Amino acid sequence: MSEPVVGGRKLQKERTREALMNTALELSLQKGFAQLSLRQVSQAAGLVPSAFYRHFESMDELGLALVERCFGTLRTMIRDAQRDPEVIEHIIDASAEILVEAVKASKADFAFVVRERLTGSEPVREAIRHELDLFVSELAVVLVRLPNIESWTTEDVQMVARLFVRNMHANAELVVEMPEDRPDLEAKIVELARREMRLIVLGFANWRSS
Amino acid sequence: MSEPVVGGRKLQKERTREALMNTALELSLQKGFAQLSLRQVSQAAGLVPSAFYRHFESMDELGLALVERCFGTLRTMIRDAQRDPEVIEHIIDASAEILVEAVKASKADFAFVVRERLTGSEPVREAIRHELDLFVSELAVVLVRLPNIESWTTEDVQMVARLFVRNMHANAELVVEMPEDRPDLEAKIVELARREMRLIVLGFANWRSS
DNA sequence: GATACTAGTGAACGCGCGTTCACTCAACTC
DNA sequence: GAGTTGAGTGAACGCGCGTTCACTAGTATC
Repeated sequence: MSEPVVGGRKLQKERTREALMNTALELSLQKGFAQLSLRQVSQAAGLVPSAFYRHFESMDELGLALVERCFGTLRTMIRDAQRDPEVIEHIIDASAEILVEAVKASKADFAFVVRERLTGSEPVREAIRHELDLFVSELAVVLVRLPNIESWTTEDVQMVARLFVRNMHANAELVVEMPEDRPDLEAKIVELARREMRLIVLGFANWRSS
Repeated sequence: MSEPVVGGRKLQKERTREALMNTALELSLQKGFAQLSLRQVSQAAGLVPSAFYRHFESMDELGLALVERCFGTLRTMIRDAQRDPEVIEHIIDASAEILVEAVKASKADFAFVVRERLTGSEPVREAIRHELDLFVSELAVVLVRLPNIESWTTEDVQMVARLFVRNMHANAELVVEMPEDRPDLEAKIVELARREMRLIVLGFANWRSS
């Protein structure tokens, strides 16, 4: 275009790149990332198709950039939560509420991870699986510091961590698929998540004596 | 074609219809059902694209037929298992092994359900979600007849049923994604599934006293 | 054995796709 | 302020897509 540019060329390029990513994320909410075409994303971001190549080599590369960004968001939230001693104290009740809050706040990010884990192109799927594994390991590190767990085997702790992540994942899915206009469902999901977590922890507490 | 037909026109038509469904199921293992084209499926089934319309109005309709067939398989297996008293007796250990066996035997069917639940076209997704809900309700009916559970509220039983289905679903996913040439992983998955189920049941047993 | 039926054929269509390339012109460098 | 750089343009390409339609030939009906 012959329009003047607002803040320097580097900044503008970064803005366009982010516009492409945000547009793809938004569109993927409706139809799944693998169904998006390069042309659709470019046009919705206000670009001509060939301009796409100034920012990504392919849709796959854009997908990987999205995975990275989404898990960055997730990891930041978890690390912030870990710093709050009250959260560790009441880990069950807290995690249910945090989860629902977090998912609501970054709905598109969570939806992307939830949906594309099994679906996206092979590289996208693999990247997500890898990030989720990292996530389980991180949670295991937190859990192992809790009283009564220090003595467990690494394998057992990993198993419980996996169970927790799986449940968080499933509940995140519920929130993601929750209709916009039904905030009453939210309370139910929180309650459900809370009870399920408690259920796991109860089994968990009786694990050694079984 | 000018080739003679083997067993009557009706039978032959049914065979072709099933060939289309099987081909689509198989191809969807590699790239996801939503990524399949009518032409690909037709060609792989040995048909010209326009012949597809003699059997289905669209790929969506084929997808719905597949959902129905897959859950039919699933439901039959569950009903058979329920008739075996030994299975009810040792429901935890049995269900872990049954699950892995069943998934291995009907890998494509399970893979389809697991993958397309979040991904397929909107009608396919909705159909799968509906069938899974039915499945949870059916399991709740089985559970409520177990000793010590009869007195629970319907809501609680449904919750536990949902937790079970969620775990079966997640473990089915592990088996589906298991590489063909690593049968050693299978034993690990069975063991993991067994322990997780036991974990849930333990929490479950302590539920009332919490 | 003539007649109706229908699963499957093959050519044609218009369309959106990914990719390429020569081009423009504002932002940057010196 | 002349020269370079590079984000974005727009036309063109070949391709696979879903869908249509007139057709062929084996099967079923009477």
